[in-house]
Amino acid sequence: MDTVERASANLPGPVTEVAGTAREVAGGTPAPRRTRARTTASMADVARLAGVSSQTVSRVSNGYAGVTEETRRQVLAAMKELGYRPNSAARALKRGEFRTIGVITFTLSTTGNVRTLEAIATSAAAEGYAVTLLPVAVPTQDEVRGAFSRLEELAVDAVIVIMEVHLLDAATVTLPPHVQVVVVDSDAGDHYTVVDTDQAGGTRAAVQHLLDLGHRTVWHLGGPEGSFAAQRRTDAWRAALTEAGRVPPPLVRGDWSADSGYRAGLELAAHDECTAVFAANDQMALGLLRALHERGRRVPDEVSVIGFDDIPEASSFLPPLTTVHQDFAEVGRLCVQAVLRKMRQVGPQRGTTLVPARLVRRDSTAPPPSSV
Amino acid sequence: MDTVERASANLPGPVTEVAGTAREVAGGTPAPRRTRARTTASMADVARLAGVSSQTVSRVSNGYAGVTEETRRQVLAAMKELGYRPNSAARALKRGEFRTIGVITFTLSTTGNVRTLEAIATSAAAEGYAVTLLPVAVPTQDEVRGAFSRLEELAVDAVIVIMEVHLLDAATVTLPPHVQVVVVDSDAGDHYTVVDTDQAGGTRAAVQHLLDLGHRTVWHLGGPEGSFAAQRRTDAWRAALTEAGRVPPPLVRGDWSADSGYRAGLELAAHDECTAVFAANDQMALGLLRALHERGRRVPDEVSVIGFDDIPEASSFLPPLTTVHQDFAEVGRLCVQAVLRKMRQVGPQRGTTLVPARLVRRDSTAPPPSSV
DNA sequence: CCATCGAATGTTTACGTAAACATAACAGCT
DNA sequence: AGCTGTTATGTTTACGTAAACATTCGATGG
Repeated sequence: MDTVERASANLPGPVTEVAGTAREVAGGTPAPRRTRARTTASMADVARLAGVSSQTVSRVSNGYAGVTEETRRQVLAAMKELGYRPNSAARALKRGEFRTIGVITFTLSTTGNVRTLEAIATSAAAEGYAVTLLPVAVPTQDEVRGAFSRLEELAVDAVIVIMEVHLLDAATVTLPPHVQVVVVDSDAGDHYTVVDTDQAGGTRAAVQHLLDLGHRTVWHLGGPEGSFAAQRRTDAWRAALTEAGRVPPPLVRGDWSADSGYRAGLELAAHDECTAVFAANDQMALGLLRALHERGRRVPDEVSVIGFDDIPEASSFLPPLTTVHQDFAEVGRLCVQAVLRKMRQVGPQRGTTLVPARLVRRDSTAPPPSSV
Repeated sequence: MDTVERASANLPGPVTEVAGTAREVAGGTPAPRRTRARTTASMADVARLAGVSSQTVSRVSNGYAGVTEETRRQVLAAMKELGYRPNSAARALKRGEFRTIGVITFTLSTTGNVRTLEAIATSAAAEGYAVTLLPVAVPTQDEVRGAFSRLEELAVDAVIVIMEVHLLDAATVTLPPHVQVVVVDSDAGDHYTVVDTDQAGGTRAAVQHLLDLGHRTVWHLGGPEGSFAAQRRTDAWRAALTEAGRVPPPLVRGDWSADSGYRAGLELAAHDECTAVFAANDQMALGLLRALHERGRRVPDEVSVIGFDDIPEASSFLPPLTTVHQDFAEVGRLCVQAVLRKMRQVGPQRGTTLVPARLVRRDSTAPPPSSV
């Protein structure tokens, strides 16, 4: 009955666009804009059709017990007939949670971030959570703060930050109190909940591999100065060498890009005594390979090169790149686990989870020429 | 100060697990779960503090006119004091829109999808929209349908699909009526709103470039059989050759991966008459380069190779790869524009927007050996 | 046979916001 | 002075859901 009334009231709907405009010109009467409201059926509509109360519909919708099989069937039938879909805004308002996780990250141009994001999205979906993406164009504190303030108004229960913590620190302050945060940055300390690859371990494995092959020492093509992730790998490289009683050569820096690796490679190629290079990521290793090739220094015969990340293309480099494999999928999965744990307040609320990295041997490393 | 409190409150964290369990066993008193409700201030709270009505707070919050500067200041002060943040669930419920765009995509393992996604997220943010990510693990119709049915309950006003339409067709049916869809797939036809790179144009440019250099014909390393995107490039390659009066050599296929490019490359290297190869993407071109290198066929002196996409690493390949540049950022931007246009019902509602691709000449193409 | 219980279902209410409508105050005009 | 229009603000209401509380009814046990 009521439904019919509403339906008939709606019939002029589609026409309204045209008629509305004409009317505006003619009379100036403000035409009713929102035809939206009636596009979806509500619980009340379902309840009416099924001849039950809307609360019963709610119970069926949420799979609660205490509904006769008979009633449930009727409700489900009514839902289907009306094409009922629960309104998530109303749900969120009532329940006080959005079932959504926000992910803040810099450019998606690094494999690692992308893979982690993908794993987060997949794991979250499996847990019934959606993922909202918050890109930060430029990694400045201002930009980060901007992302967070956008986030504040956003429908999000928790945040996973794929970013270096020092950029975060100034920004966090304004976060709503009940929004949980997990950070992907193994240097974050125990102030945050952290999940990350064991970068130091991976670095040590890389350095050790080269030393085992007989190289006297290992050069390092590090990441940009501001990056703590780069700093961490650099520190671990230096420590591994020192522990082995070797002297760390001067540090060469890139900015993660293949181009910067190329430029650094030209520089490294000039050092005859350089027989082994550990690049802080695979892209820079790629540029490095090109520079060495151009300078006529053969890999791995004259110079060994090892990367970090194990991007899918690494196995197709010239030569196929020996590198440290990061299990980004696992990192993403654990991020979601950690953040859900925090939301549900079960299990450890803080602490760092490190995912082991493993060495993948391919053809870019070999014993140094002198030992042949 | 606050930090210290939080830190100390959290210190027993690791222990809590045990303590919590013990308590349950001991008392059995159902501890009050939802402490959530009071964590955020509402408009009413702000209104009370500022001594105005909540409607006035709403007006300030939404930047409406008709509020004295004096009143506005007071309200803003109250907001700040209480740390007020608009509740987006309530907003969405009231306004009937979520200000969120869903993005459905397969694996984020291809550069194109990722770059497009990133541009979408950035453009959406600029328009005040959030982006929710819906990963589809396996590109089967069932999986896609699953993603869409998850979507139905999701807080989303519109959907951008980065996927081949034929997988979509069976699934779309159930979408809520007011959710707009834009597809990134230039073969979608005018049934959908479409934005994509001009793949045919890019392919033609690549083929023409090689012909201009003097190659008699151009071989093609195509994408996998099921992919329409691959099919499109293959068709355009064949058409371009035919138009120029050349005979298309047999088609060689890969699966987009560098490894498959390598395998195909071994095959191609066996053909002495093959002097120019157009690879359907840069990853396969990378593998191809490796295979040719291994087989002793020099690039570009003996064989020219051209790719598609212009991934950032392409300029660091050995040799730096000539390729067709896709402007994914522009595609993403236009997707958002298109979807907003549909939501606002202004401008064209259907139709295909093609973003031009352009040839980037690097060092992997040269005239064929015979012409030297 | 009636009190009691529990299962199934209904009714009321509140979540936070913003549109629609109502009111108050005041300026400009005849 | 009285009317009209405008501006600033307040009051009411509804968005769709689900928790909390209320009711009904048949079954069970003393």
